[in-house]
Amino acid sequence: MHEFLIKYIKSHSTTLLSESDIQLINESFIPKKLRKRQYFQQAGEVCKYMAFIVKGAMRQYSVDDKGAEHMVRLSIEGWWAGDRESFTMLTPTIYNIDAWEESEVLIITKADMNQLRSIPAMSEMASQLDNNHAFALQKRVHSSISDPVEKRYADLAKTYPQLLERFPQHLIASYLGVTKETLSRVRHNLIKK
Amino acid sequence: MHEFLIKYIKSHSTTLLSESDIQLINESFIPKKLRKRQYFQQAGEVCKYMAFIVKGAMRQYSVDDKGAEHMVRLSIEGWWAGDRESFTMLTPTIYNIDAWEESEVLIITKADMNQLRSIPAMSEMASQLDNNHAFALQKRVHSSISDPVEKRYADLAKTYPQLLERFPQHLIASYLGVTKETLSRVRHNLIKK
DNA sequence: CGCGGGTTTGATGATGCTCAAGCCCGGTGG
DNA sequence: CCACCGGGCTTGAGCATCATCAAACCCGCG
Repeated sequence: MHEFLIKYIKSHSTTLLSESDIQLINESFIPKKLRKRQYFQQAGEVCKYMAFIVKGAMRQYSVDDKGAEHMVRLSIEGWWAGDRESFTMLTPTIYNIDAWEESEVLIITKADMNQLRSIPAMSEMASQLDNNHAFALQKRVHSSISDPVEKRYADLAKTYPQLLERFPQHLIASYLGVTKETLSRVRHNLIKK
Repeated sequence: MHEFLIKYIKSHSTTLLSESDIQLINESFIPKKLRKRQYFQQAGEVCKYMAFIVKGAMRQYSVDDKGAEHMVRLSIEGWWAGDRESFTMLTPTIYNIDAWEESEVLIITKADMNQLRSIPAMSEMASQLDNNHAFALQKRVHSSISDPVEKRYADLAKTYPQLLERFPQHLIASYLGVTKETLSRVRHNLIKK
């Protein structure tokens, strides 16, 4: 269970992990299984854990007053789940996070996360992740104001083809900010070329 | 010139600054004046400096193949300018950054920035900024996929009223991802209520 | 006075949304 | 084995929203 995480940390850092480091990491990350559709966090709660996804697929989304869901994030194994803002600021989150597929995750509290900062590889990984996260968000903002849906979908298909395989199209549509009907037609047009 | 920055750092950290800290900071941040419309960075270059804006207003934007500009960021005094991705990864940026008003900034290289990490208040401030930046981007992504233009504009007006006073509406429109005509009509509608 | 940048207004067309219906397919139960 | 069902995807018609293009307006400034 934890081996995947350890491998992940190694691949995202340049320094080595000692046996005691690995020990500490194993103790800090607690395994948890989630059934299909099981909530990991619900809107209104404070996000107490970050989850490293070992297996499965999860989604983070808000629900508006008309009951419509808006996907802000779709993640699969090797990615993280949890609302960063709520987690670090201890404020209630506005997002639901649930398992789209049956999933296995490793969860960690903020306190334990802070503990782990003493491990160089961990803090290195964390800052690298923060960076990548920020870069990805920046790109998404940029494409949302400058690219038409067609291009946004094509980019997504190129950058994260795994997501298209794991999530149904109406979730991808929501992630892109359009309705499922529009995405269906966009795809139809793309195929013709 | 540097006093504003020092005050800023203090207000974004909990630890104190020694005289030598302040000394080091003053040496690392180099003052620079920018005329109206002067480039701070151009697309294609590597972003060599981060700029803390002491006075003035700057914008970060891309230019598409039709020559249209897309504002990804608008900043005024007390904020930062510079493409994070290019700055940290040393890759060429796709954004132009220029001064909308005549501006005074304090610029710092990546190497000097790393030096300053040894100062607790600085690293604390940096991580706080990274967080706030990520939170703001997350919100912008969320609103771009879930809110109509009307609400996005109203939120902007409420959260950052300074921006509306400092930048003309066609830049605000671009920032929101709509044309100036649409924003003009949106405003017209909002006033009627 | 004339000019330039910014904003507004109007007409027209493209794009995306809503609502409604139908299709496809895998799963369930008779 | 077949009928039925539900979730997901597609298709179509009508409507709302937004972009585009063009013109006019407003105002500060040389």
